[in-house]
Amino acid sequence: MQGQSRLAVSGGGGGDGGVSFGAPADEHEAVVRELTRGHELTARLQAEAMRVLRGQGQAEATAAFILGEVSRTFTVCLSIMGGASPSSRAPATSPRPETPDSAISVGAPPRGKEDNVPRKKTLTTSPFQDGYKWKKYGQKKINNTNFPRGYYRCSHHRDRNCPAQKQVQQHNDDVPPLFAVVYTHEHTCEQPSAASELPDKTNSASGGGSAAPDYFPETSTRRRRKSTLADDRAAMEEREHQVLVSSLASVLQGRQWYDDGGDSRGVGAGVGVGVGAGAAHAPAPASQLVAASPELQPGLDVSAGEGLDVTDYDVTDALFFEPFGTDINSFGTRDDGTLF
DNA sequence: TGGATTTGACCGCT
DNA sequence: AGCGGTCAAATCCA
Repeated sequence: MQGQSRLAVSGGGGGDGGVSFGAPADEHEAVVRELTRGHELTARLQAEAMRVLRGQGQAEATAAFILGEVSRTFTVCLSIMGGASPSSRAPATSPRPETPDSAISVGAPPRGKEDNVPRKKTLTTSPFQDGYKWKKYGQKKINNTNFPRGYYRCSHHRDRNCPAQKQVQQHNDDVPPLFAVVYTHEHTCEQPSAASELPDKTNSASGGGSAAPDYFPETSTRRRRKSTLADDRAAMEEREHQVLVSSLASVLQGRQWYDDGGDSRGVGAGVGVGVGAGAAHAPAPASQLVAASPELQPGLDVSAGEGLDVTDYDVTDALFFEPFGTDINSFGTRDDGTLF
C-alpha cells in the first residue's frame, strides 16, 4: 500500500459516488493499480508475519485471519473495479470455465489490430488455470516491459476451429507474481477439461499441454531443457503440497480458536515457502480445502462439516480466493535467484 | 515419430 | 521505421 495515493477519485461526484464505474480509463487504471499493489503488499506482509509468528498459536491465527480479511477486501475491490468496466467484459456466450479464481478484470482493452475483437484483460497469479488447454504459438519481448509476452491459442484451434486466444505476460516481480492475461475471442469448443485441472502440470508430464514455461519467462532467451522444467515442476508440486498442509493448519488453528472448540489438530507441517501467502486466503471455503486434501484430517468427516465452521464463509470468498495449493501459494526462487 | 515449445523471420499497422 | 502479432523451421522429449 502506498501511503500517499494521490488518486483523483471523484468522491461523490458523477452521481456514482466514490470510485465511479464510469471513471476515465486512466483514473480507473490508476485505482486498479493501487489496489493491486495493496493486494500484493498484503500478501508479502502475510508471508513475513507468518514466518515470524510461526508456531505461536493464537498470534499466528489472529494475524492470518486479519491479514486474510485485508487481502479479501482488496480482492473484492479489484473485482468491483474491473468487473464494472464494460470494456473489460467479454461477451457471455458459449459456456466455458471461468478465468482463474484470483483473476481480476482490469482496465480498458488494449489496442489491437482488430478493435472489434472481444477482449478481456485480467490480472492473475494463475494465468494457466482457466480450464482450457492452450498451445503456445509465439513469444515476444514487448517494448518497455520486463517480461516477454506469450501468445497462446486454444489447443482446438485446428481440429475444432476454436478462435480463442490469450496473451500472457508477467505483470510484476512481486511475490507472488501477477500475470496480465488478455483473452481474445470466445471458445467455440467445449473442452472436456475441468476448471480445476492444472493444465500446466497435467499436460506437461506427457509432453503436451499449455504454457508452463511462462512461469520462467526470463529463461526464454536461452532455451531451458525440458528435463529441467520437469524438475522445477516436480519441486513446485511438492512445495504446493507442503503449503497446502501448512496453510490448512493455519486455517484450522484460526477456526478452532475463533470457534472455541475442538481439539488441537495442527498439522504441524511447518514448511517455509509461502506459508503466509497461503494464510492470506484463510477465509477460503474450508470444506473445499479439506476435501481437496482429506488425508490432512484423518478421521474428520469434512463432508458433514465436522470440526469446521463454514457458515461465515461467504460467496465472495468462494469466488475470489484460490484454493490452497494453487500457484498463488507456491512461489520461491530458483538457483539463480529469480522468482517463480 | 508425433506433438510440443522455442525463436528468428516475416507481415501489417501506425 | 518501429512495433506487436503471427508463422514456421528447428529443436526437444516421451
